[in-house]
Amino acid sequence: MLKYEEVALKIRTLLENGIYKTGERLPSLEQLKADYHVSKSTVIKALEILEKEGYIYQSRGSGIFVRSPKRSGYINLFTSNGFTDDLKDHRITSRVIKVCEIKTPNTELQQRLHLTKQETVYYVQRVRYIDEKVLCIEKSYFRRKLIPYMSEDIAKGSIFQYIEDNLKINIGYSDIYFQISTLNQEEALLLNQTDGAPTLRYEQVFYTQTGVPFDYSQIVFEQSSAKFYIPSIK
Amino acid sequence: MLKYEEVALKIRTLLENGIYKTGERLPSLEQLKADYHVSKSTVIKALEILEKEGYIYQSRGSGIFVRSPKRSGYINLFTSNGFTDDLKDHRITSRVIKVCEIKTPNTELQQRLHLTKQETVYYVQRVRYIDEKVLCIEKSYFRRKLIPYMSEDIAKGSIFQYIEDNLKINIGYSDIYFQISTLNQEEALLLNQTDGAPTLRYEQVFYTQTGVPFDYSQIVFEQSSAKFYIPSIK
DNA sequence: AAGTGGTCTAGACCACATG
DNA sequence: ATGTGGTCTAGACCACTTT
Repeated sequence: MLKYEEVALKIRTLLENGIYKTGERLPSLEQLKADYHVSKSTVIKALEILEKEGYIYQSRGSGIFVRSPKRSGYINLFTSNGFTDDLKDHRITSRVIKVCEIKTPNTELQQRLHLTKQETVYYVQRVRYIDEKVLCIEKSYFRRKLIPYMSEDIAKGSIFQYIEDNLKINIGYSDIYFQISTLNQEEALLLNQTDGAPTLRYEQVFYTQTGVPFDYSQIVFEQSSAKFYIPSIK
Repeated sequence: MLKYEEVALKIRTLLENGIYKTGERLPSLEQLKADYHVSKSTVIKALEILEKEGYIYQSRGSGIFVRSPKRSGYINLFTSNGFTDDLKDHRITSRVIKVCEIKTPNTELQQRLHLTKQETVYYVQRVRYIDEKVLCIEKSYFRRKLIPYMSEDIAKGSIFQYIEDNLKINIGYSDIYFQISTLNQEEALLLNQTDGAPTLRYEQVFYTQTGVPFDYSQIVFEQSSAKFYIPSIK
């Protein structure tokens, strides 16, 4: 564990246990530096984390203040890298609807995954559950060039686990896009909702550490799962 | 302008003008340090900004890579402080529906604004337009203790401009919550949409620099305006 | 083994808020 | 005037990826 993570953890614990209360001022940088026996920039890095998490607010000239705790049930978009990441305390399961190869990807797919002509992809469709409750429908496309094998068995578990462990592909970054929309009849059926219900349409492209796209996924969420929080500054 | 902002600006310009192309590698930290005559940590701070904006991705051991440009029309949630901030290139106008004082705020309001008993608030309801097109309905509540005067004239323009300039209140931070929902009949009418259309319900509490809440706002957005982008890592 | 980004330090100096 | 957080530096050392 890194030093600044350790300092952040210690201060976070004080905040969560109410030692520092909402609206109160934290000790000054100089003080924290002495308290934890670290340099100024290490304290600053630790406080940056807590600021992103929405715990504190730093104000030049006046001090470091404790913010109100976030309402529970909302996903902090600034700390969870995306959507599914914030759900690790829950049991995520999947029902596989379809696994197949697509020989002639359409132009959208070619664009999103930077496909060369003649390149093919794997298609996986799943319904995902959180603690036995329906969460979302996921349609994923994988480049065969990077993911040469895919099966229903793999799709039942964590596809990313498989990719990292067996194919030694290091996941680097991803682009996320989302917008408001309504469910069509087919989607509504799978999510136990009514045709035309409001939803969040979510797209994500995953890249390797050296910038090669290998997965494009489209997700539609069950309405009540889509609740977000952003701790904003200025 | 700060040094790291200047370096970020220069590199951003190179990225936007296609001098560095998608997928390519940027010069190494050591090189950039020499190029711009700054220290290592200044380069790192500059690159952090560009990473948050989604321009680049830094990979320990292998280098700094150029990411695909984000699709236009989507709001980057990591750089815009909230929603309306990303819209400064557009003309925002308002139609004031109501301005009044609320003598007996309900419990939700008391909670959100940390009101003492007997404290009153101003209520302002507006429909907001972007380039003459309807954008959202906004219901705002201001603590009279901090905002002692409010009028239709002020509400026609930028309320925050008025607060900063005339009342010398420094805005510190804010909490944002949002979720998927549907429009009710009254809202649909104001937004030229149909009853039950999908929407984004958005709440924001603004605090001063020393942590005092002074504004709670509820916003419902017109469907097509709610498109987001998140440049994610790992 | 060499090259890359990331951590951590001590210390100088700056910008802002408050008494 | 004082105390606060923020910027910037030079340099040592570490962790990971590639050759």
